[in-house]
Amino acid sequence: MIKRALKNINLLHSFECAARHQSYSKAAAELCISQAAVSQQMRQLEENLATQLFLRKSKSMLLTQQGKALLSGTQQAFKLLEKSINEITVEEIAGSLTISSTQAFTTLWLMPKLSDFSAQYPNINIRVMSSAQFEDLKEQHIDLAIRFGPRVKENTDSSLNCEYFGEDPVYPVCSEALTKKMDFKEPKDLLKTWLVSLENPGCYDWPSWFEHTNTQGYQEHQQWTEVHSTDMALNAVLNDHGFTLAARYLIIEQLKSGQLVMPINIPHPNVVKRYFVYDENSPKIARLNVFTNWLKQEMNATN
Amino acid sequence: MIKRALKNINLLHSFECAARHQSYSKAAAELCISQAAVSQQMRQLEENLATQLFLRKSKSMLLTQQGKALLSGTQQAFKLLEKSINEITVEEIAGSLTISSTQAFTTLWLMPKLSDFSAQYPNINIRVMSSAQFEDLKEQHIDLAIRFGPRVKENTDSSLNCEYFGEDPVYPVCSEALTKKMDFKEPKDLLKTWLVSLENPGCYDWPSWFEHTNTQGYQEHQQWTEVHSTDMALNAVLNDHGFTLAARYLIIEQLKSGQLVMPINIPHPNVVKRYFVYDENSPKIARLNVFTNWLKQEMNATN
DNA sequence: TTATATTATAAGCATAGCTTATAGTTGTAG
DNA sequence: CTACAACTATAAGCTATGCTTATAATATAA
Repeated sequence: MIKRALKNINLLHSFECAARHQSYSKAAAELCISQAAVSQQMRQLEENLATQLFLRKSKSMLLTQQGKALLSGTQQAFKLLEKSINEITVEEIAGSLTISSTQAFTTLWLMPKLSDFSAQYPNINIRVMSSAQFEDLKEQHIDLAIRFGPRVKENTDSSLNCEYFGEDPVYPVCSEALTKKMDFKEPKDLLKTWLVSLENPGCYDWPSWFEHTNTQGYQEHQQWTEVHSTDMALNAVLNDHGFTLAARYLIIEQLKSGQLVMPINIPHPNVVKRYFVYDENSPKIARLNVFTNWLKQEMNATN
Repeated sequence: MIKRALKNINLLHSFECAARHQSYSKAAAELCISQAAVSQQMRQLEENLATQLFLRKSKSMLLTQQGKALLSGTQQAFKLLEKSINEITVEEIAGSLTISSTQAFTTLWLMPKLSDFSAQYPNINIRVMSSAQFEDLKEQHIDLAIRFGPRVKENTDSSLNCEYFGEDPVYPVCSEALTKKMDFKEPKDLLKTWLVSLENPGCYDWPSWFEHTNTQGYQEHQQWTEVHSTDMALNAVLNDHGFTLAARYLIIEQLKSGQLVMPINIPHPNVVKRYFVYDENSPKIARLNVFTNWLKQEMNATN
């Protein structure tokens, strides 16, 4: 009995969950398995222990006295196990983190604010990598990827967490100096100057914006400048070179200082969704949480 | 990490064993699996935890600091689990037991001594069943079967314990009164009277005894009486009806009182081996142990 | 009565958990 | 030095466990 029960302790883990919820279907959801699996495991466990643990009562499961005793015991035991595993696997907060994101985000948002983070958390070293691709986190030893776009979740490996943390509109922006030379009152006025676009704009492309604003004639436009990343595009625009499309969070400071303006206040039809991609089972999870919480607060404060 | 480790706690169980022994092969022996399985489980666990637990050192396994910490934690946790399971599954000593054995044993040995047991353990109720077959313990709700013979072990289901607890010789016996009417000086003298045999004597049959004693002419013997069980055979013999073959432990009291004698002190070539057959995982294991220990002591005291 | 929300059961598939076989390593004895 | 013993590590393959989906059963509410 005892030997047989201790031969498959995983059943006890499922039991703790089902007993806590007093519901197989809730346990199934928590354990990410089917209700039928839970039902069969509990049947197996009751058989192994030759003891009834649940009283079936219509749509819920009351616990027998034995069930209650076993719940108490298993909870204590698993708490000990979890604590023990934590002690040997989870790193303390002090240490290093490797962050990967787009060149635009790292250059325009993260690097300017990193000193704030480092002042607040001097024991956490941040290493920043920029890339336009979705690299393999494990291969590149990346602890956290900050990614943008509409398909991040679908393109993220199922073993990783993909945590949405907000979204921003995208607008056409140009320098204030340029508005002093030319009038921009409606969308079609943008066709009077250069339009800076990305090599791979994805769904944040100029044609979508023009269609969204019912602007005719953009197909015949000749003054296109194509660049590799948004920070390069913004660099060109800051030097009076026409318009580019940019997410508002990236240019908050330049909008405040007046360097950049949004003459046409019509957002792109597609918003930029932001995600953290990380492994929740990483030993660095404690440190990761510190960083992501700080970033989320900074993002909220400046938006 | 933690989630993944807690998804398969059975690995931790194997770990506790391997870490305690600091040896995969010893753990394998204790767990009744192969060394290769242990090796692979430990590799899997180390991978799940992304932590080295063992330092391979020639023919043994030293524990890392993490390994030591995890050993400590797992031992505490499993002790809790075992205690918890014990509490809900193992019955206390007071209660009932169902014992099954041969009619001869129950009638001649057990029933006469049962009052002694009951006086000593008034809180244990014994229900006795006699049968010549090896019944299914589970189906018949038998807690303990006491079985005799040379092939008990082979005929016992592998899920049950088969515990040898001694053996006895078998002798030809008759009443003292009969020896006053007839002389029995050598084995062939037994052919002058009735020989009581069992319907199913197994290997404890008269022909084997006569062959063993190099006795001629038993094949022509005409005075055979066939009965169903040894207690019936002994009943006939106690009433001066010839000889029967009986295990010595069954007739100790009658030999002492002189009712029965063994004129020819040559044992049967096959001894009677005695076994307890029970489920070591039975909730009644504590009570079972009380009974079997008492029985063993009684058997030793009277032999 | 039907609809809903749960648990229970059956049948089938995939993979986890073993096995056997073998390779690799170390220590010891002759 | 070689041979051997005693371990652990790894690979390949098989079987049983652990799931899944589909459906049955049951209780409750409308």
